[in-house]
Amino acid sequence: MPPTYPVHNSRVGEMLDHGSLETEGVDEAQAHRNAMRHSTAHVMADAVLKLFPEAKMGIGPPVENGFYYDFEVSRPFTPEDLEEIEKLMKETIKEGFPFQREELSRADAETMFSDQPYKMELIEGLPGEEVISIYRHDEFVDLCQGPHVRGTSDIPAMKLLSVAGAYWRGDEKRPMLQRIYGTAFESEQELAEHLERLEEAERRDHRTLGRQLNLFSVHEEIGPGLIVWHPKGGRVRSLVEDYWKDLHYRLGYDIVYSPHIGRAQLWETSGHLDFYQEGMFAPLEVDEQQYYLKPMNCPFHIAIFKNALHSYRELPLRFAELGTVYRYERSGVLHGLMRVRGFTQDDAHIFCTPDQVEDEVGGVLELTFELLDAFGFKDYSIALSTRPEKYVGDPEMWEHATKSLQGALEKRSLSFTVDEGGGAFYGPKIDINITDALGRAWQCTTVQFDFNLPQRFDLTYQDAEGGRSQPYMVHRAILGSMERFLGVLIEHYGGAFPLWLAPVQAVLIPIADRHIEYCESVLAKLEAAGFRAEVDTRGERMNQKIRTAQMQKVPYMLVVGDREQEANAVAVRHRDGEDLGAVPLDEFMARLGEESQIPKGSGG
RNA sequence: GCCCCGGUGGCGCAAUGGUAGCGCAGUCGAUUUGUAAUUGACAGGUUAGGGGUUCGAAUCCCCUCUGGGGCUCCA
Repeated sequence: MPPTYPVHNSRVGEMLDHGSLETEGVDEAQAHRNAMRHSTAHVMADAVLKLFPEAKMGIGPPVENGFYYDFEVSRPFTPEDLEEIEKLMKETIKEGFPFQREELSRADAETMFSDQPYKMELIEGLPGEEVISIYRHDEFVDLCQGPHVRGTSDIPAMKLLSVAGAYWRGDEKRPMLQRIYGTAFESEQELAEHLERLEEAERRDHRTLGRQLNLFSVHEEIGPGLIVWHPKGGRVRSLVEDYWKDLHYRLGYDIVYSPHIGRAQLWETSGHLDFYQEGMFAPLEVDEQQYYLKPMNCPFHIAIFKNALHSYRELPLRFAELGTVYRYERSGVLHGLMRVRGFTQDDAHIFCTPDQVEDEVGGVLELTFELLDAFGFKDYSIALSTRPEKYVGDPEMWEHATKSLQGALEKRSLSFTVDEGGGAFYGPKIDINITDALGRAWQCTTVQFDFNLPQRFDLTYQDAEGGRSQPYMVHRAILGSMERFLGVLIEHYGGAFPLWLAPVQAVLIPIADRHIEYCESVLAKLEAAGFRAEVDTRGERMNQKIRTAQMQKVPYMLVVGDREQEANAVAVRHRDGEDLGAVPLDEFMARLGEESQIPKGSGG
């Protein structure tokens, strides 16, 4: 049984002794924070039991941004309950009860928790030699390994946040408990900052911005998890896709296209019907043949590879496709653009010889960092996942592939973590999480070896020795899916796209109707030069037009009145509020041309 | 899929058993304005869909669809 409580270690005594924040090293500060949050969970359970004496306690660990505690109660908690619970908690904190650790025998523990079935289950699961400990404060007692802060008054700032259902031990076959989430910090200020971050995240929510900026929508009559892109969102997406295509051609990829459906036999050969059927839509029948919507693009790219016998001289072959796939996702997991049922992967499959593997992986990494730089993602974390217990393929190939992944990372001095045994059964992989402007991590990039499909489809190439060899196959997606990536981008930029991605780069604002004609002529020049602009011809005041453009987060507002018209100029206002005054049109266009270049980073 | 909370004009919200309303957006008109909301009028909803309770349902009950917070899942 994995430990469900913070691991009992030699730190316990130390943790109980230090109630201050004067800790050296981040880990210890984090350990203290966890102990403090876990202590807050105890205080919460205490309050819940006061209000709901019949409640059965689950577990209450600290989590990344706070803590939770699960309870079985006769009715779900309401927001009013949370207020009540929080009130009681604050009283307990004020009282400053000490947390006291006791160790006891298994029999005593079983007696103590006899009316707490979930606690009893935890006790049963503890290995025989394990020390069983409890922690008390005031009249409350909980089975617990600790550590805790010294007393309830060592919880400087806390707040309850939400209620949710959660299965006991995460098992959907077991009872659903009511989980209360809360958070706690070392000071009121840090708590306020955390709450402010939550609000900022809400303001940047891609679902809200998607509606406000008219980027995309979902519709009940179309179906859940299916996105329609509006002209503005479509523009952003096509700008991303155009850049993506140019880059891929530049780096030696070939762009291919494949259909959305394929016959059942294809998916039998690929193994999807055996291993992935629950993720696929039900088949369609055409002329008594079964067809499936594709959940992946690989079998199609393999078909292209197999269409001819390839010489080793032709390899590597890199087939890239913005391929739209459909996957059945359980209804409860769908989320805006981030988790959908139909999405377009920026997919590619590389077929190569064993000695090309490392260079190919390196090439993928270079491509990745060029893309991430362009979009302004500065922080990312890389994980290398190695062979799991259950796997297909030759262990030597695994070894070679894993080494090449590792080598490509090390050659670029990229730091990464290793997830031993975390690879897919068909091959090792590198995953890259990008960190957005709010410090949240999103998994987009994945580079995976596949030892399964080349075998299943019997892929071969003519090798230099005159024989037939099986190529290595690398599956990779850099942005992941266009849907998710655009969702990440929207939140990363807070809807204020940089100039090169802005669906509308400038709005022309005529002060009076007599300026419309001049605005139209400026618009024509901007468009002829490849810029994206609009004229606001509504019968509104200039201020209203500025406000509208501002709320649409258009980078430049070009105000035009008599003065500008005479001088062949535009009065430039940036969306950050900066007023650049009247600028000759030529000068403004030069500036626009410069600023709308795709950013290039240092190269990763 | 499971638990909980929602679904009312395009959007954001009000009306808690008794005539469905407000703001924004839209349309039409007046205004022609110098850096974040000029003004008047009009139009727009069989309250997600279906069934039930009731003299009467947006409101109460059941089912379905769908959104959200979680759990689980994420070849």
